[in-house]
Amino acid sequence: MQNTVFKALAHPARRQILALLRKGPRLAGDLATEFDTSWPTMSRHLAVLKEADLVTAERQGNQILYRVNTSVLEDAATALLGLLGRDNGDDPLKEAAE
Amino acid sequence: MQNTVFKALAHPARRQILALLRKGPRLAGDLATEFDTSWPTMSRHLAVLKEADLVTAERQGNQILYRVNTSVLEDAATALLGLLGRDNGDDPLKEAAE
DNA sequence: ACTCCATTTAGCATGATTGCTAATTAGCCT
DNA sequence: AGGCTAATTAGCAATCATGCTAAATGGAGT
Repeated sequence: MQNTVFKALAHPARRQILALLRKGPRLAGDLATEFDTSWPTMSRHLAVLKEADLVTAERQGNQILYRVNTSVLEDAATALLGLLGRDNGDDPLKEAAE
Repeated sequence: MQNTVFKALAHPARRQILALLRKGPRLAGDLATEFDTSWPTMSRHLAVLKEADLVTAERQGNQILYRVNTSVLEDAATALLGLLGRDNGDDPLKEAAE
């Protein structure tokens, strides 16, 4: 859903997580150490991002590897561009199949 | 501030307002009738958008004309694209001078 | 000044979000 | 099984967001 995506993007920590993930997949714990919030807090941010399908999680034995889901991020960017009147051939804010 | 922008975009009604405004400036009251929220609620959404500098308001005698501030919306879209690794020569999430 | 219209601000109730600590689950290893 | 590490879920307090109704403001016209 478009809305969960924008809501997920509304928190600076979550945008920062995506910025880190942009450079490559990362383990959850690895991310946690980069921010000075508590681990559970990081875990929740990741859950929100996952819920919005902005990231995917993959178990690697003991730990969990997160990576960006670029296509969803792309859709969000496209929606914003649509709001600009820049024509991309699509109705702005239209729900895309998921 | 980048953050206010994304927070403003987090509400569907506000994105919808921008979608309407994309097609041209509109009077506040005109917008209010398009949505079935109360007028004060619409007014608040507009205030949030204005606070984020996503729209500008201009008095026209009795009424108030709103229009999109495309450059801010553009910056937001660019920030998202930056998160994608699409290189646009800028650091993602960097604060732009305002 | 008074009235009317357009819009905003105040104030309040409700619900969502954030972020913490403590407790739990999941997998690996001996 | 027991113990270790990694990560999540539960539960709670505090803050923020939403949306309403009622009251206030701003401008125009009489």
